[in-house]
Amino acid sequence: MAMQDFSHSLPMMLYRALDAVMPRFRRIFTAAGLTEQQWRVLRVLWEHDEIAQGALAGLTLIPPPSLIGVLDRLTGSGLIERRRSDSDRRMVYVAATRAGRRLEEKLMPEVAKVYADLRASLDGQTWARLEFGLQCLTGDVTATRGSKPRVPRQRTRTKP
Amino acid sequence: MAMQDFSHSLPMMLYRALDAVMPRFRRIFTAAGLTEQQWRVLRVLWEHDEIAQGALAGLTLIPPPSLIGVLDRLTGSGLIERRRSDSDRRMVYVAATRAGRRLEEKLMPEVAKVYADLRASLDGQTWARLEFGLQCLTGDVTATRGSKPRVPRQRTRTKP
DNA sequence: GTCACTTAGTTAATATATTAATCATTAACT
DNA sequence: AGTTAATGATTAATATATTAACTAAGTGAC
Repeated sequence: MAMQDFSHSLPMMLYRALDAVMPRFRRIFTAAGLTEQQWRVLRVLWEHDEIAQGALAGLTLIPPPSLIGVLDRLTGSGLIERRRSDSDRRMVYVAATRAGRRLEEKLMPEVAKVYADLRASLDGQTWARLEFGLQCLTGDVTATRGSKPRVPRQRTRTKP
Repeated sequence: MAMQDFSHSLPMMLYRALDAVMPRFRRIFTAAGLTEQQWRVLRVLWEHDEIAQGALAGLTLIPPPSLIGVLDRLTGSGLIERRRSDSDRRMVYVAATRAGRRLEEKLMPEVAKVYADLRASLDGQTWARLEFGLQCLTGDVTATRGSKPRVPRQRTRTKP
């Protein structure tokens, strides 16, 4: 069984998908003086008030050694703060400063718009099936938490 | 319209999918003393005999400035050769050496096996729909080059 | 309490990504 | 022909990724 063309392998397709999708977002936060990793950190902090550094690494997908530098620079920019726990002196908690939070109102509307455009560039079914496939890869088929089945079903009318 | 959870945004799902998929492959070529980028270069050279450096950057998704160093190190390892064109002194062509080609027989079987396992971890329909969604994102819906329609259709019997 | 063991964070070394600038070569225009 | 513009590769500077080692702080058994 011959291996297929390299460019059509799943990993390369995933990389190309990111290359196709990210530039539109990147333009937004580079205009705000942020790198992609700095953006990810802030994006998580906006949702969490305060979070352990390890958990932050997990949610941002930034490896801990890299996160050190990212947080150093964000601290230098005055966008975040680090606080060492008193109950467990090993833990470091991270939170956004007021300046860091202000960025949310400034940037999220633009990001939301780009995201909506992106979502609109695929029909709903294709989008749902794509998400489902990705969840399968990550073992993240976390059981239908809502009421609707997570497996996208085919509408009778298939016309695209 | 509230923006959804960051961790469930499409970019992060793509990143997590790569994090889920790549380690299995990485183990193979790190065991052979190759980095992922070096692996990509070789993988393309095995399919191309000789290729312009710019085209190589495109196929490997390695940005040209990074590619310089990657090729330097691969040249140092004796796995590839660079040749500057005579007709156009700007162009540099890259090719695998015999040592570089020997790695193909050594590594591709293992990679093919891992890839087959990966593919088997999803049912055929989910896989096809995933690929289709990714192609839509990259604008790579290059028209059914074979005979079968590229849009995965639903089988009547939906029972997964 | 002390020692082995674990955990959370950090440092170090090398490789790569990103952006802008530079260089050599070729193509294009007048 | 001669300047200009465009192309392909390279360099430079900063930011991240990767892997391994290392520190400090907590945990548990004894």
